[in-house]
Amino acid sequence: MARNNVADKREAILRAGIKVFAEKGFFNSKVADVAKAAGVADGTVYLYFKGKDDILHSIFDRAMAEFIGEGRRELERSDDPADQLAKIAELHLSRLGADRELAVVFQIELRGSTKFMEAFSAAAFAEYLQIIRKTIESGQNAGLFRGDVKPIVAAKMFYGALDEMVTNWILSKKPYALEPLAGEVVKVFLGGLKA
Amino acid sequence: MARNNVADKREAILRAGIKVFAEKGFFNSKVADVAKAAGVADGTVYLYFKGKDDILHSIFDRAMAEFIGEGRRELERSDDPADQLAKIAELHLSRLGADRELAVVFQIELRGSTKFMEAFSAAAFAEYLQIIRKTIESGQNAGLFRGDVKPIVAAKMFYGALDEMVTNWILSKKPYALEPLAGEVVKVFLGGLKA
Amino acid sequence: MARNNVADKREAILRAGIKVFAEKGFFNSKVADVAKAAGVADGTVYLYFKGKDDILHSIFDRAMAEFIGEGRRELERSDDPADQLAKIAELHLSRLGADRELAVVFQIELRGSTKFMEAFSAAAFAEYLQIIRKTIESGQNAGLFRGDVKPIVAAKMFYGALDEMVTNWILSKKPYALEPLAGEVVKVFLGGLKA
Amino acid sequence: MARNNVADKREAILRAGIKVFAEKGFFNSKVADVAKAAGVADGTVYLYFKGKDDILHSIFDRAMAEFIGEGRRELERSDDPADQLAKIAELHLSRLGADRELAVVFQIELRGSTKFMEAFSAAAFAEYLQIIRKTIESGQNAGLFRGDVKPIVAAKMFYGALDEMVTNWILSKKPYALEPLAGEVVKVFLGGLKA
DNA sequence: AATGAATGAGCATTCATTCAT
DNA sequence: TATGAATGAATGCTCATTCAT
Repeated sequence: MARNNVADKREAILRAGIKVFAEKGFFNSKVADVAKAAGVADGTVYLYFKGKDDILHSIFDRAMAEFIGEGRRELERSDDPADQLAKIAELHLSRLGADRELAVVFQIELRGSTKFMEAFSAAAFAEYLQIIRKTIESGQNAGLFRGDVKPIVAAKMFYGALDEMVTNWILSKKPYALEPLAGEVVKVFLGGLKA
Repeated sequence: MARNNVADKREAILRAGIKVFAEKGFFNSKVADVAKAAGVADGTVYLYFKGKDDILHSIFDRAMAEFIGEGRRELERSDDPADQLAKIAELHLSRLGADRELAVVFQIELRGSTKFMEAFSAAAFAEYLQIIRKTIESGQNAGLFRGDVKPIVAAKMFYGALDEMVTNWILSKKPYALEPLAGEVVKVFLGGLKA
Repeated sequence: MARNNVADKREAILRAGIKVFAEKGFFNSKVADVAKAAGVADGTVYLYFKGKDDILHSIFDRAMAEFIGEGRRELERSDDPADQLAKIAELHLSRLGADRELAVVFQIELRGSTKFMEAFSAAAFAEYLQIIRKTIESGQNAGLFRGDVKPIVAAKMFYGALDEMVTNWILSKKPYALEPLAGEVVKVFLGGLKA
Repeated sequence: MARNNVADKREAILRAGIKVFAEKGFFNSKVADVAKAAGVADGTVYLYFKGKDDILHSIFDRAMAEFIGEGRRELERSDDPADQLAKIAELHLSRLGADRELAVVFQIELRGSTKFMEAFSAAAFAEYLQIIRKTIESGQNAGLFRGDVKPIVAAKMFYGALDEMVTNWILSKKPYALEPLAGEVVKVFLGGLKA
């Protein structure tokens, strides 16, 4: 019960952080804004987080862990690298497409700081890229994917393409579904644009 | 002469802005830092720019204008859409690859703010994306590119792929040449990953 | 029994206060520090004291009451003012010399606030000074002490001399016994420095 | 001119610091209070001092330097140790007696922090005590003062006696002249209280 | 009586911007 | 034009105190 309350309050602050950071940007958000949005006093934030930075940090950590966990599970369901890439694309776009605010924080706010980028890219982000690379490599080894392409470059391309879909979706004024783009991306990525 | 001095000083502040923002991040940079790096007094910055934001703004505007101008010129040299995409990729990577600090500001700092992203994407950035899209469309019209792909999606993929190359290059601890990746990107984008 | 527990807890908090205030200074000490050192919850402190100030207040009150009580008892054992001054000096230095932490709070922390000084000097401290003054007066009346000296000035001198012994002892990096200085002080105070 | 303005502003902040710290105590004073009392903006304080601590520090440094300088000069005017002690006493009391606010800061605020006490006592304060000790020693060597008293103890007594005069004067509700007490102090210190 | 989670007022410090010179 | 001293609004964080349990 008490345990639950603690988790609830932490969760509330985290959600409030996502919301506020998405709306106003990390640097323009005040801790007081987050506290108010979470329905707690300013000081309470510091009972659950070390400071403003730690909130952003925690948003990233939690989401990325879920993300990667689900990604791995998804991959195990299939042996076909092409299928696996399709799964990754779907998951990537459906996940971020389902939570616009989280997507904003991921696409915009997390990159606003070399500090964060360096700290994070080295860890969780690199892991995500590795998953894509391994999938491509196994496709090459199986003779399904061409061998004259560096897997790491292809992986970055794939990730970059998905990433750009999300960023554009966020910045777009017209609402549209993000997930369906997964198919398009995979189609071009695997088949090429040439006729 | 006086004219020249004015241009020189503005240029100096702009270069100093790129340098300082790249090093410490936009939000962590002080106007005083930029002024010192430019060799002028704090107040002088305000004779050439409206404020801190305007410096970042101007960095973007100037670079983007050059970028787009050169892109257009490059495209006119060829009639082949595939060649044209290759030219764009080379230009994109060689330009940013030639000025790491500018690249950092573009990839990292400009995105740290929804405000900037929204303001800029709507203008110059959209134009850049349009150029890519038009190229792809003309390829489709000429029957060189497959027609079952939405040109705007393909354009975003292409841009996203290039963008990711740059971001990774910036964050990488090992130095390597960025431009050569243009060929790889185009190869996969046009030919597809499938064997 | 319950009575005893209450006294014990109050005592524990008081001792913890002395310890913590001596170590970190009153203004730099947190109520939470005192609570932790006393082995009670933060809120418990407020069941025994009105607030942080009241802890310091109570430290002073209790120690001063003991101090004065013992002083009076000591004085009654002798009729000779010179002996009596010697007793006061010994008591003063042995008492504070026996409890370095208490001494630190008395010499340093209690003085860090005009508010406290004013509030306290008017009460218990003045009483202590009175005792010394009365002793000196009775010496003058008995013809043992010279009459051309204002007793209150002499009393302040005596107190100031003892006080300085304690302050120096606290700040000294080398440990030494404080009490033995009582004899020196009395010797000079009564006999004068002149040869 | 500019030079003068700078010195004036620093001086104004220093005086304001003495005033405010004396009135409300160091820990209860806000930098904003000092700034307002000095007639400058809050931020201006930081153009002249590193922070709140540095103001207190500087008050002490400046006053102590003057104090010691004047003390040395005074001592050179006489060869008689008894005269010299009288001079020190007069200077001590007249100096602090002439500036009640400065005296409050010296007697009360500077002692409110073990940190300050330790840092300062080791330096300037020790020097002051040395001057007194040397004077006493020379008196002993000249056979004017008794030799069976440790000079350092006598010096502390003398300083402590003067110090107590100042503290009592500050805390007293009735105004009276401080300097005249110098004679009394010296009389007792040299001649002893005994009849 | 005891707890300790929650509160929110309070404050030192920073820094973008202005303006008298 | 250029300066840089001065400004003062803005804010992350602390911690004494409260109160529901």
